[in-house]
Amino acid sequence: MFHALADATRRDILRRSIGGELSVTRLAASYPMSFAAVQKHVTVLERAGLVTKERRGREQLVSTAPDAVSRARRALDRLETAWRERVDRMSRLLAQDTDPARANRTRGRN
Amino acid sequence: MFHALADATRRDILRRSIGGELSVTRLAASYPMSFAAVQKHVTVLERAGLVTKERRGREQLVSTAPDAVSRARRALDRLETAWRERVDRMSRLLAQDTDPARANRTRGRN
DNA sequence: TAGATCTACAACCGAATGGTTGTAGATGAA
DNA sequence: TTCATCTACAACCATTCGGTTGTAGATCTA
Repeated sequence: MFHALADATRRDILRRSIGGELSVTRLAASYPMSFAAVQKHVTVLERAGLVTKERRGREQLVSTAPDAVSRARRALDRLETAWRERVDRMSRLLAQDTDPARANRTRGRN
Repeated sequence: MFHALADATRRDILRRSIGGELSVTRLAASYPMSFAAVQKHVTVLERAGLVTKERRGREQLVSTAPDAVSRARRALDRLETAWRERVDRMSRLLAQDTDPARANRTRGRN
């Protein structure tokens, strides 16, 4: 899923498919590559759950799935929160530690 | 940068390097792969700005850079927000528009 | 100094990626 | 029906990825 987000073209497809009004062909027209290439990108996004396709006649409309996007965002959220907590805990430890020798040994980075 | 996040081992390295206390060798001991492989992962994370290395004697301590993580999170944030705004705008349009034929004609946007 | 440890990096390999072209099936329109 | 359009997918190619082993430089320790 992060892999699906790792390509600039795919991220752009995600942005442009927010409304869910564009067919694969119409999307493909926006990029300097073949229809088949864009089709592959859409498939990758679809398998990552970032996008859904809906048939309308002979065309297939692409729309981004917000749930998956927010799931990825929350994953990074957790990572950031964990980091913040860890730093807070270390700062607290350093604050209540007044021995310079030990403080020096533990100083590491901030 | 999303590419750096796209590998499970690298995401785990990010988590375990939050404290900035682990050397590359110590990190490598946690994974079922060679030291060189882990070293490569750390390099990828470093070039993506997700991690920094700091020499201490002969070892190199790895610590995650929170700024980059939060930047990635905010990127997804923007995507999600854009989606929500788009949906809101569409709902409002549909709500104030009661003529089904016109609604159909206006849907296409382009 | 000698030896152990930590790191850096090159060379290689198989598999996956991102792109291409070509072919074929559905669907809509004349 | 016939033709154009949209989609799906296979086959292929060059490059990148994730892993390996091997070699060599730095730094600590006995």
